[in-house]
Amino acid sequence: MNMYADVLVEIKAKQVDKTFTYKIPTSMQTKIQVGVLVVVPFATRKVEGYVLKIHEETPEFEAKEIISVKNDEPVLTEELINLGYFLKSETLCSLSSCISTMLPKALKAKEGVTINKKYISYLTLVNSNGNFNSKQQLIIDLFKKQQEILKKDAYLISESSTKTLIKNGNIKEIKKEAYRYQLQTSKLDSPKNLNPTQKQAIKKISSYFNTSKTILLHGITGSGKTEVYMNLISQVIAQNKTALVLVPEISLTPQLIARFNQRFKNQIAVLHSHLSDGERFDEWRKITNGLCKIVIGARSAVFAPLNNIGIIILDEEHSDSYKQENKPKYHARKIAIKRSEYHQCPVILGSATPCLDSMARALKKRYEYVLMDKRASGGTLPLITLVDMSEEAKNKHFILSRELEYKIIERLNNQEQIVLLLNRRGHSTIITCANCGFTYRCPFCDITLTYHKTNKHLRCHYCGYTKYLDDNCPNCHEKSLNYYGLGTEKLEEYLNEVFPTAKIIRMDKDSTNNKGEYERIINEFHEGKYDILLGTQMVSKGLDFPKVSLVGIINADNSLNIPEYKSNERSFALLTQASGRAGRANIKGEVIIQSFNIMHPILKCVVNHNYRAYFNYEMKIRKTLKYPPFYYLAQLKLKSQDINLVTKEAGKMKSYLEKNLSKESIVLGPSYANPFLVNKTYCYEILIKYRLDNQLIPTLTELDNIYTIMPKIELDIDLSY
DNA sequence: AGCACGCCGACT
DNA sequence: GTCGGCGTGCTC
Repeated sequence: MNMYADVLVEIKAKQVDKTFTYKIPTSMQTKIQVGVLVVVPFATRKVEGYVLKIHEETPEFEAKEIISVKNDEPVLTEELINLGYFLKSETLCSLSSCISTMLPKALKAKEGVTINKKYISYLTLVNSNGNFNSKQQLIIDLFKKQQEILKKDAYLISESSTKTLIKNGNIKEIKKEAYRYQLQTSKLDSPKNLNPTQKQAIKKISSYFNTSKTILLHGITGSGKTEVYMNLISQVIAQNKTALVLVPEISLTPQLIARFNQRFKNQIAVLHSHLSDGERFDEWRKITNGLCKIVIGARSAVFAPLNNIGIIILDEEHSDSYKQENKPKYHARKIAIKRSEYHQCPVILGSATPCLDSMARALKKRYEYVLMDKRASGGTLPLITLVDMSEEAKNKHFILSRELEYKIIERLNNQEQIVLLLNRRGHSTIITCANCGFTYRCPFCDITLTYHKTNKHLRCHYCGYTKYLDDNCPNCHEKSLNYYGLGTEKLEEYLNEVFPTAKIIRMDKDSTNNKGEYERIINEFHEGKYDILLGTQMVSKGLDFPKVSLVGIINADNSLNIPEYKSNERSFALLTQASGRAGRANIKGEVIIQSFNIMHPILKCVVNHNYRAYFNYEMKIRKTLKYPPFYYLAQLKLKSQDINLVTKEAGKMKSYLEKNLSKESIVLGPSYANPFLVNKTYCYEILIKYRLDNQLIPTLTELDNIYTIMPKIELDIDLSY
């Protein structure tokens, strides 16, 4: 009987995004399984591909034979293959790009790079009889204590003696697979005492073990969610199952990893973007080899090749970082829920500020809802005060209000720490000539350049264009440039002027570019080497600094004024999370929020720690304006360097959509994307609001096909927008 | 995506 | 007459 394999060739093009059937040579029949990498003839060339199916049906075409097997062990499981098809249906991207985002570079087809397994050499004793010199005897004696010794250790005694012993057959060299990534080892951590709220949460969640229930764990900042996760994980491990823990990239700090590793020693595999290709390959293999039962990682770890998953946890489930911004544009939450159905295990969505979507589903009983509204340490939530900056501006207080300035001095005197949030990096965001009105703009994008004083550069935050700043206006050559707009660098400068004795550290994308810098800042602030930590939203993410008693939010309007439907949701989460940094241990915390719009309902909800009021307010708006969770959204972006072409096509695309979609669906636009011009490329945006529309996927697929063939234009479809 | 096939312009 | 431009179409 002839055996055939359906192979997905690794060519990232729509035209070949299907499987091709190859004959399996009898010599390879034992080697070829579903999920292995193979080399196949494809037209005139040789390409690599994944075996997705094995069968006996004789194909209509004359099938060619598989040339060779690249990897004996399958790189894909049956589950991951199905997940690939699911990803394709969710994102409309090619199956090969969906499969390849799930795999570490080392196991992807093609790509050109070969990443090898690392081996460590050991020696074993074969024959202890013979005449040995003193050094040889020392080496032989090593085997009295252990069966195997490191070759490295024997070499420390004598390299030549070791080689002689090997040559004479007294000892033998063996190579063992090694794993590059090493977790810091530290003392073991025992479970903390749980408060009644935590115990109750655990009891409720564990009643859903072995079901594919999604549970929203709504726990206020400092309510001790991590301890709940760890308790649940140990129960799952005790059942001989595995656990998948996802956290936002920024929260995946060595402290967090160490905390898990202390509790679950030698059972943790870590997956995140800062691993080298070799390390990632090794972590992947630790998982497939069954060495690690717990995977902790960022977004892409949702594809970790765990078997027999007993629990999936998404911490900070509202975080934007779970959404992949390049193709395939998937959301880790959706993938996690899909995997939970396969494994029949619960998914825990944890957050202090659940996303609107998740909360709405919880209220509709689609998700189970568990609330933890007590701080684990028994402390109270911080006192939040709003300060009207339009009043302050009249008194020439443009950056710090009198109240915040006073409170900072107070904390500095008490030797307590302060966190300041300003969600804008750089020094000044607008540089204008007072003489002729000239403003620095990016030559490739439709935005003003931001001044970075540290290296006297002007930078475009969209395309990365950089230019040295001349003190003279490039237009009228007068020395009359004004610097408007407040960024973290200017704030840092200002703080150093006002509080000359305070030790101040800035944390934003620019100050943490070097590897380990983010870590260093957090550690040193934690140790008390600084009094004030200022920075962008980086400072708001789940960090626990017991000595912080004051949080200042410099300009709350920055995030509220973004013209995007999620800006209220993002602002509430950001402000609540940032506020949660204040007063975590036994110090009472205080928060000052500075705003030009203190009557904003969202700010009121933040001040009152009232998630429900925020939720109800925002749901009303979403309902009226037909936004999620009442409608689904699809975002289409049409891009081209040719403005005439893209303008014409955007109009055509709109009428095509209106003609083909259900009459219930709403097509908005085309409008200028924000910004319209990035990197010399013009971009229009069309938004589709829909509920049930059978025509949506076929119509979008058709459009996608049209624009993949059309030159000089690109269509970008985002179904998880 | 690549690569071959194919059908028209300017060159040793 | 040949070299080579890149439009079209196929790959088990």
